Amino acid sequence: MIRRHPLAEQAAEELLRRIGSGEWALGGKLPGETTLAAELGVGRSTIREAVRELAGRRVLESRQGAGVFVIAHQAAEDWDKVLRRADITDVLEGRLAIETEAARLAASRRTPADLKNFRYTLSDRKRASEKSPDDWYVEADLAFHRAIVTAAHNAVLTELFDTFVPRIRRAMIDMLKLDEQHRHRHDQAAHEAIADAIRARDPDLAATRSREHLSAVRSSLI
Amino acid sequence: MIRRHPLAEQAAEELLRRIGSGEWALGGKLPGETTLAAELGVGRSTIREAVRELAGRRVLESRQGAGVFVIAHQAAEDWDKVLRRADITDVLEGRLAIETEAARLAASRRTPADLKNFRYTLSDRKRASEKSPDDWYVEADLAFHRAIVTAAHNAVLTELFDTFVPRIRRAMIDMLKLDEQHRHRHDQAAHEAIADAIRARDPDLAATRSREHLSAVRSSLI
DNA sequence: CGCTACAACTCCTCAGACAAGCTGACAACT
DNA sequence: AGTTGTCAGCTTGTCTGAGGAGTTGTAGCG
Repeated sequence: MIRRHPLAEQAAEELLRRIGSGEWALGGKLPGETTLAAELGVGRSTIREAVRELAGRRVLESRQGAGVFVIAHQAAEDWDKVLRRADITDVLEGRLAIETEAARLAASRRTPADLKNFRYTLSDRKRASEKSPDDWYVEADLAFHRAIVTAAHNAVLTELFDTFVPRIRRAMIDMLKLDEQHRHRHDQAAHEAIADAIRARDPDLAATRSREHLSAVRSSLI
Repeated sequence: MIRRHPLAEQAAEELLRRIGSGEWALGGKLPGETTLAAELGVGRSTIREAVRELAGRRVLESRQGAGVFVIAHQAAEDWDKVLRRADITDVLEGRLAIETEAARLAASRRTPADLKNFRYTLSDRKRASEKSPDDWYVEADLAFHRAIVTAAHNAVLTELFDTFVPRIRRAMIDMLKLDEQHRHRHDQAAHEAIADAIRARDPDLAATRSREHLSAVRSSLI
């Protein structure tokens, strides 16, 4: 399926390319809209939309009466796109890194509220694994894993996990379609073992069990 | 300094607010440009610019002839901003998670080219630790750590590391200003030990040494 | 039932007009 | 000399009307 880009998008790409190539310095001013329009051979409103798009991506900033200025030399990495394009094994290894460390930290920092959260999400997950559609099961599974990460009380790790979730969710659903749910029952035990280690305040054990569980998930995909 | 927002930006904020409130479902279609323009009391081109800005932020997507659709319920997190605001200890724990796993994977996957890279960056780092300004030393240190992550041959981990680098760089420079470089010499040994473990294809040892080194860095900051 | 043609809708692009804001130059004043 | 006021000429901001191009649902036909 071909996908033709509107002129405004093409103009935005072209501007981004020139910005990246250093044609205009950081903080520098672009030519006026009318000039750019003539230069790229499009109308002024098209240029305006291109600039507005790059403003949305925090690359340009326009100030009325003054001009359009460069505030970043390249667009911030769009993690959603990066993760969509990356191999699922790469994504899972990233997840493994995050979650294993989170499990380790959680073992030191977990609060009573965190433990209660484990109980809830674990029992949800058990119910969902027995008699629910795939979607629910996946959500319940992710909810438990998120509970672990939350218990690490580290905003960066939580944010990282949330960034990974959409990609992981899709991969899990795809996987369940191919592969009948022959491993849910066994999984439940592995999940409870991780929670137990965190409850027992054993960082190394929590990390090891988390690593083993996620390695198994990863292996089942290859 | 006061800053008045243009109508188009205000319109984008309003749309984002409504999208976040669930007024339109994920994948749902927004009303037409003319309808929205009348509804918000602005011109059509203003709505177009607002939509274009949200398209730049990957919240909306417009398809000619079909309409404007919601592709995310909220703007993707701007990682640069997240990391700037996060506690440096949280950032370092994230880095530890990434780099420790990377060291483990590197021990299995490192190529001769990776080893050569270690040699170069390590000797650079040694020179810089002896008689260079702080900036150079920080760059050399980061270059070696990046070499480790690269040797894991995982695009996601590499991208994650690169996302963290600017924040880490600033923290290191700040740290060196306060604290005279009394630990460079000792550090060099720790770095070479990590490289040795990867060279010896010992995943657990590489991970452990990486963890211990980064834990020490983290502790020195508290 | 399946296919085609079409009408109604959508976004896309352009041009022109005017409003609003910034900047630098220069005159007027203290 | 230094400060203040004014203004012309630039910039972006907004609106409108026109026509082009793509999509979608549907009425009509075989």
